[in-house]
Amino acid sequence: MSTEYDFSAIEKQWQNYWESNKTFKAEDFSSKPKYYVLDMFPYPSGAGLHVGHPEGYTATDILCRYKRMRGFNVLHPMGWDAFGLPAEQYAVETGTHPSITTDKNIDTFRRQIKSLGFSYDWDREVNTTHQKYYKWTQWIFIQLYNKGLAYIDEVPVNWCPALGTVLANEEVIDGKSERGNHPVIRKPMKQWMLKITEYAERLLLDLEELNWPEGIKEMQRNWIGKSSGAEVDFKIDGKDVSITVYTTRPDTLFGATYMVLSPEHAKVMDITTPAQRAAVEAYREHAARMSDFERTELNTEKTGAFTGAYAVNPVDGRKIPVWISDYVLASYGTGAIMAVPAHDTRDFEFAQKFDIPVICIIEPDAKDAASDGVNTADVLAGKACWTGNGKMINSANDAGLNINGLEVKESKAKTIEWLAARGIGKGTTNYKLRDWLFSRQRYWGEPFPVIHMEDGSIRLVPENELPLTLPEMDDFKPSGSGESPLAKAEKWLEYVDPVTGMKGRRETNTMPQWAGSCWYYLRYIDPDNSDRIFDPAKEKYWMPVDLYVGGAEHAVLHLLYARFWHKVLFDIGVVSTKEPFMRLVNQGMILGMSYKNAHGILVPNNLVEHTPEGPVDTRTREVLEEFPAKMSKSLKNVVNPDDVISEYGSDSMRLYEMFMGPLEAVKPWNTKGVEGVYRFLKRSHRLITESTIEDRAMTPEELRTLHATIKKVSEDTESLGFNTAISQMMVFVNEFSKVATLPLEAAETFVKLLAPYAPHLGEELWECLGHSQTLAYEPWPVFDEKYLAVAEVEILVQVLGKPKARIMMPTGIDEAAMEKMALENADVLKAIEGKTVRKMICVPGRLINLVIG
RNA sequence: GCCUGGGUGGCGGAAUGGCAGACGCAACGGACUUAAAAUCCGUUGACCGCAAGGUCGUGUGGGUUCGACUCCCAUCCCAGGCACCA
Repeated sequence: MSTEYDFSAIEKQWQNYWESNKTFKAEDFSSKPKYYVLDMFPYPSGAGLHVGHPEGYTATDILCRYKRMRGFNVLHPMGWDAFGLPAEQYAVETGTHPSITTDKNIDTFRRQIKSLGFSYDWDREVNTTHQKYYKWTQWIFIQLYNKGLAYIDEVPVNWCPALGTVLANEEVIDGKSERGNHPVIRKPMKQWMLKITEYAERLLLDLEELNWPEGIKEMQRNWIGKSSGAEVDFKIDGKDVSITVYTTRPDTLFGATYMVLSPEHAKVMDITTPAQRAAVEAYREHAARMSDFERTELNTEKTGAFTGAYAVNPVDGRKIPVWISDYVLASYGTGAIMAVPAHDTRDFEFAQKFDIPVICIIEPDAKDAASDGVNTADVLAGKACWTGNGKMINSANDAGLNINGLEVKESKAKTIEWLAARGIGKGTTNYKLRDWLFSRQRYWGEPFPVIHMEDGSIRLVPENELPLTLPEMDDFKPSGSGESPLAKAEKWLEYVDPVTGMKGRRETNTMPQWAGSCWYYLRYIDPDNSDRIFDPAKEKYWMPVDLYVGGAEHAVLHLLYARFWHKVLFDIGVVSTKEPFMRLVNQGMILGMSYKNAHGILVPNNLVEHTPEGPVDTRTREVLEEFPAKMSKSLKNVVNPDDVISEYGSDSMRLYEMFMGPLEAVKPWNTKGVEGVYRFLKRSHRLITESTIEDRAMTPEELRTLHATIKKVSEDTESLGFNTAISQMMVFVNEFSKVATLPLEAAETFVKLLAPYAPHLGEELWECLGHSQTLAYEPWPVFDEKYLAVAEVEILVQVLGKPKARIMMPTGIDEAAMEKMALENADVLKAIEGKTVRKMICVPGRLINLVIG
C-alpha cells in the first residue's frame, strides 16, 4: 500500500478504468428516476481550456456523481460548439481548412476536459460541425420555414468590411465588431430573418415557471420589453393622410404639442410641404448616413426637421406641427409618436431646443415631487418635465372625454375606451424584441438548405437529401461583395431541377453560430440517430433538462434563442415540454490576480516579484497593489489548468475551484489556495492509508462528527453549496486525525462523501479499503439525527445583549430551569449586581438574555 | 439614467433574527531535520491592559427588536446588464 499521495498515477489509473468500463454510460430508459444535467458546451478555441471552464463543469460533475449514488439515472454529456469565425479567419490567413483547425482544437479541449476526470458519457459527444449533426440543424430550419417563421428581408445590417461579414446587433459593441474590434457600418442586404417576435408573449409568460436566477429572468423580460399602450390615428390637416402613433401614455393626449416621425417613416414625403422639402430631405440623408451607434452616441443633443405639415389632435382638434427626428426609431411601434414634452424627458428636450410649447396636464403628486426634488410650480408652468404620478388637469373635451382629477392609470383606460368607441385608436401591446437576423456571410457555418430559382421562387432542399454539405474550398476569403466565400464555389452553387430543367443558385449565406447551440441538448438524447432528429420516446424520457449550468454571458441571447426553437419544436410536436431548461445556474467568473502601481498603471504579472514587503515591480522596485481583474493575455494573469493539474493533480484543481467561494460569485484565483486543498487531500489520503483501521463501535463524539459531516455534505451538495461541504470534510479529517484507531465505518463513509469532489482519490481510497468495484454507484451515506443530539449544551447568558457567561445545561431543559441556572451563576450575578432583572428572554438550546435596569 | 447582484480580518470566504470571522490562505512562534522541503503543534479582527478583563467592530447614517451581518428606510461605493423602445 502506497503511503505517498501519488496523484498523477492515481488519476491516470482511474481515468483509464472509467473509460474502459464505460462507468458513466447513461442508460436510455431505466426504473431509476432520471436526472439530466447539462453544461454549456464550449467553443473550442485555439487557446485551450481556461480555468473558467472547469468551474461549471466541476460543479455539475459533483452533482452528477452525487445523484448517481443517490440512485438517479444521470445524463451528463459534453460536446462542441465548433462553427465560428476564428477558425475561418485562420483559414483566410493560412489556407488551413477550418475543419482541420477545429478538430485540432477539439482534441486539445477533449484531452484537457478528460484530464479533470469528469463523468461524462462520451458516447454521446456531439459536434455542431459534423454533417450528421448539422443535417438536423438544417432540418429544423426547414421546419421553421414551413411554419412561416423564416423569411428573407432587405434590412440594413451591421456590415463589417474588415471581417467581410454581417454581424448581429449583439456582436457589435460600441460600433465595433465584438471580435477584432473593427468598424461596423449599416448596409442594406437581403437576409434570412426568424420571426422570434411571434413568440414574444410566450417567451415572456413562460419565464414564470422556470427556476432560474431572478436577475436572468429580468434580463430576458427587459430584452423582450413588453409595453402596453395605444395606437392613435392623427389626421394630417389639409391632406387625405392620417398617421398612427404608438404611445404608452394615451392619458397625455391633451398635452401633445407636436408629432414626430422617424426619418425613415413611409409617409414623410407625402406630408412634407414644398417649402420644407429641402430641409427634410437633407435631414433624412443625414440620418441614413449614421450608424445605429452614432445615433445613440450623440443622444444628448436632439436634432430634427419640420415637415411643414400639421396633425390634428383627435381629442381636442388642435393643430400640432409634425417633425421628423432620429430619436424616433422606425423599427419600434409605428415609427411615429405624439410628443408630450410636459411629461416625457426626451420630448421635453426636443421642445426646448426647437421652442415648441409645453402644456402641463398632470399636477405632480406632491409627495413624489418633493422626494424627486421637482418644483411643482415649474411643472405647471411648463418649465419642467414630470414623468411621475399625479392628477390630470386640462384634460377634457366637449365630445364626452373628461379625465380631469383622475390618476394616470384610470385615465389611460378611459382614454383608450373613448378612442376605440370612435374608431380612431385602440389599446395595443408592443415588444422591443426584434426578429432574429439569421444569416452570416461566412464559410464556416451551416449552409441553408435553400435554392433561389431562376423565376425568383425559393425552393428548399428535400429533407431526404439533407445534409447539404459545405463545398471543399481552398480560398476562404470573403467575396468582397458582401456575399460569403460560398459565392466562389461555382459548381456547388449551380442547381438544375432534374424534372423541369429550371436553373437555380444555392443560398450563399450560412447560419450563425447560435443555430447549432440552439438544440444540442436534444441531440445528446439520441446522438447517432440517422433517421430522425431523435427518438421521441427517448426525448420524453430525458427531457426537460433538470439543471443547466453556464456563464451569465449567455443570459439573454443563447437562452432566448434556444427557448424560441424549443417552443417551435413543441408546437410541431417534436418535443414534449414547452421549456427546455427547468433550472439554471450561472457560475461566476474567475478573475486573475493583477497588480497596479500608485498611479494606477497596470503591471503585467511577469514583471512582479513577491517580497516580504508585498508585490514589487521588478523594474522600479515600487511596491504594487494587488487586485483581481479579468484574465487577459496583456496582464499575463491567465491561469492554465494544465499547469495546475501537473503540479497538484486534477482532484486538487476541482476541489480548489469549488472551495473558492459560492459557485455563482465572481472570485479571484489564488494559486496558494490550491496548496491548501492539496494538503487536505494529502491528509485525507494519509488518514485512510496510514491509520490503523478497526471495525469498532464509535464513541458518541465520533458518531456526532461523522453524522454532522454526512448531513452537511449531503445538504450542501444538493444545494450546490460546495465550498461549505468541503470545509465540513476538512473538519472531519481534522477531528479523525486525532483518534488512535480509525473506525471502518467512518473511513468508508468519508470516502463516499469525498468521492464526488475528488473522484480519483475517492476510487483509490475505496480500493484501499478492500473494495474491487467502483464506488460510483455505491449508496450515498444517510445520517441519523439521533447521533447529532448531545446531552449537554453550552447556553450563552447575555445581559442586555452582551455575552456574560457560558453555562453547560442539559438538553431539553425547560425555560424556568434555564433561568434558574443562569441566575445562580457567579459571573451573571456580578453582571446584574445592583440592578433589577426586568425581563428574561429564553431561546431553548441557545441562550438567555437578561434585560436589566 | 434604468434593471440585477454585491460591500464582513492582511486575503478567499462562513454564519434558520441568537456567542461575527467556521474552513482555507498568508503571517508569526515552536517541534522534527546537519540543513532545506514536507509534516506536525500553537498564536493570529482592532484597540487598552502585566493580567483578570474591558472597549470597538460586518461600506455609511437612521429605524424596528430583549437581541441585527441578517429585517425596514435613506445614502455611498463596486461589478454585470440595458439604454432615445414613446
